[in-house]
Amino acid sequence: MKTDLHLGREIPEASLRRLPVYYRSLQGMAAAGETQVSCADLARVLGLDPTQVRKDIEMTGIVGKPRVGYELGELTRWIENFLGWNRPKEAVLAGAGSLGSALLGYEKFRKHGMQIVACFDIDPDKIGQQIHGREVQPLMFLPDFVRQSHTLVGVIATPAGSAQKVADLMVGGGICAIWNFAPAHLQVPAGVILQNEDLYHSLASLSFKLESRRVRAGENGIRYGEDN
Amino acid sequence: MKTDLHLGREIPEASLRRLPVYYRSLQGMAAAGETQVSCADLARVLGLDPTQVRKDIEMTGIVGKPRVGYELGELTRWIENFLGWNRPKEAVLAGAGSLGSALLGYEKFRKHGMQIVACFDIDPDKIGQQIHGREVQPLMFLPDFVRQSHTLVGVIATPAGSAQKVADLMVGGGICAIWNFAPAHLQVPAGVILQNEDLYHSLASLSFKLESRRVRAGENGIRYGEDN
DNA sequence: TTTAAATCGAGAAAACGTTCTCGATATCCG
DNA sequence: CGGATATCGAGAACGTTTTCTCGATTTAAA
Repeated sequence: MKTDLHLGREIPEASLRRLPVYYRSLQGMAAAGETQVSCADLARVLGLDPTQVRKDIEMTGIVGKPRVGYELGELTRWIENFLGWNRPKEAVLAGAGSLGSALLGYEKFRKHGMQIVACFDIDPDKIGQQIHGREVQPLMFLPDFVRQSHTLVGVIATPAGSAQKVADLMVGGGICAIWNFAPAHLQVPAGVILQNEDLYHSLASLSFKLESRRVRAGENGIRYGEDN
Repeated sequence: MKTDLHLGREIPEASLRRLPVYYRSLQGMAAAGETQVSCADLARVLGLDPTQVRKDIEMTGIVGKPRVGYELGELTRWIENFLGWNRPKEAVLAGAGSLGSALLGYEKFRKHGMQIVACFDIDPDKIGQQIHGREVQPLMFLPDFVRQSHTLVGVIATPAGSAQKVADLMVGGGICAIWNFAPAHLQVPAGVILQNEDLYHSLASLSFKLESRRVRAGENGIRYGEDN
C-alpha cells in the first residue's frame, strides 16, 4: 500500500470540502450494490468536472486502474483515512442552547471520528441537565477537563458575545482545534486550528443571489421554479 | 446615492462570504463609538489583506474618501443593501428536529432579512406542536403553503434521506431558493438557487488539519496550545 | 501655506484552482 | 488474438482570485 498521503503538501481548501461529497456518493453507490467507480461516474452524479474529481481523489494517494476506476470500498477507505475519519477524536462542547443540543444529538459525528464527550454551559439552569446522554457541566470546569482528558477539539455553540471568552478557556486548557459555530471572529494562538462554521456566510450568499435575481427580474413579480 | 450595485456582475463567492465578517466587525466598532473606518482598520482587526478588504467593499458600490475611509454607518447600510439584508424574505422550514428547532429559534435571521414563517414535518408526533411560536404542520401542506404565500426560500433541516423528496415538494410549490442543511446532494431545476450548508465540509477540513498536524508531530504525543 | 502621511482606486503581477490535452494502460468486443 | 474504448495520470493552458504597485486625493501637522 502506497503511503504517500501528500500530508506535507498544501491541499486546496476547495478540494477538501468536496471530498465529503464524494464520500457520501460512494456510500450511496455501495448501498446500491456497486463495487467499482470511476471519476467520470462521480462527476456525472454530482455535476462536476471529471478532471476535478480525479485531481481531488488523487490527493488521498489512491492509485486507480485505467479503464476501470477504483474499487469502491477501497476508495471509501482512502478518503476516510485521508480525512482522519477512521481515527476517533474527542471533543468538548461549550454552549448547551438549541444549536449545542442539536450538535450533541448528531450521532453521525462519531462515525466521522468526532465524539463530543462532554458539554459545558454557564447558565445555572442548564447545569446538571442531561442532553442526549451527557450532563451539562459548569463552564469553568472546561479547562481542567480538557487538560486532564487531553481533548483535541473544542466546539463553540455559544452566543457570539461569549465566544472569545470560551475560546480562551479552551486554549488555556490546551485544546488543539476549535470548531466555532458562533458568529464571531475569534483570536487564537498560532498553534491552534480554527474552523469557523458561520451561517451568515451562507445566508449572505443566498440572500445576494436572491437579490440579484429579483433585480434582474425587474421586481415585476416573476416567479421561478414553477414552469421554467 | 450612486446605485451601481454591480448586480449584473459576477461576484466572487469568497468575497460574498467575507462581507458578513466585515459587517459584524462594523457593528462592533459602532458599538464602541467609532464613526469612521478604513479598509486598513478592518484588515488589521480581521487579519486580512487591506487590498482584499478594499476590493470586497468596492463591490457594494460605496465610494470612500482618501485618507479617511468610509463613514461607518453608511458602509454598514451599503453592505446590508448589497446583500439584501434590509429587504425581508419569507422562508418555510422542513424538518422540525433539533436542528430545525434551533433554526426556528434564531431570531437574528429576521434582522438579516430571513423570516421563517412556517414549519413542516412528516412525523405525526411533531405535527401540531408549537416550536418557538410556530406550529408544526404536515409536510404535505408545504407545496400549497408556498404556492399561496409566494414564499421565496425553503430551508431543509431533514435527515439526508428525505431531503430530495422535500426539495421536490418545495420546487413543486414554486420556491425560488433552497437553503439545504441536510448532508445530501440535491437535484433542483436550473432556475432554483441552491445553497448548501454542509457540516461535513467543515468537519472534513478540521479533521484533515488535525491529522496532518498529528502526522507532522510524529504521533509522539506532542500537544499544542499549552505553551507554544 | 506648505509638507507629510494615510487612504482610496485602478491596473499589473503573481498565485491559485480549474479545465483541457495527450499518452499509457487495462478491459471489452469482434 | 487484435483493435476499439474508457479510464487514469501528468503536464499545459486557461481563468479567477489575491496581492502588489502606483498615482490621486484628502487631512493633519509644521
